[in-house]
Amino acid sequence: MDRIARTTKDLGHVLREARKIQNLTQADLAARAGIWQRTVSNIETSASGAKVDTIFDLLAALDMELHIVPRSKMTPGDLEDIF
Amino acid sequence: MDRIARTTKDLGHVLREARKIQNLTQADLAARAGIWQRTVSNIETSASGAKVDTIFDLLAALDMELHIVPRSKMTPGDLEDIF
DNA sequence: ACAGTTAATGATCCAGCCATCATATTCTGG
DNA sequence: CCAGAATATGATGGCTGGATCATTAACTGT
Repeated sequence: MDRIARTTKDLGHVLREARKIQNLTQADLAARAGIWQRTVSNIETSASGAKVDTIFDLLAALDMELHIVPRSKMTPGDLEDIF
Repeated sequence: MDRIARTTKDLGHVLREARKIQNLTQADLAARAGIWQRTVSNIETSASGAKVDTIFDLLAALDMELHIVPRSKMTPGDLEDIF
């Protein structure tokens, strides 16, 4: 699964996958994050350019965080593939 | 150096450090990213809640990307510390 | 201490996100 | 298929970020 984002479209996909892994509906996640299902949908489909604060609300609700790294650097996921 | 961000404040700090490591001024980075020095300053100091697209512009200019990972998962940086 | 570079910040305008109501559409299990 | 759940989407309005002009404050090396 791709956890890397370079665009809002990437980010939308990653967030959607993360939500599904945790078996949450958009409404569930929205409630946890204190935002609206409408907004979750917009962000997952990159229907509109979200605000950073909203993304952090979603990440916190998913118990995830951002790692800002140089491009093409090895990731934890790569290591799991190797070991 | 801390490359993890859970808040806009974290993100501002990470971006500022990344910029300094590459010896860029705010004006340099702004020019590369196609935005304004004013905006770079605002984001680094988290003076305002930035838009995600602006962040991606900055990350691209810094040749960096986002990894969205579960909290407290081991990072590439950790591995460098170990090996 | 000073000159020059870099960063912070004031003010205004416009575009567009999110909140908030809603309904329509798609998906899924049985 | 069909009912129910899940997701997408229409419309409006307030709020605020970024663009854009600018000046001031802070920092840096010498």
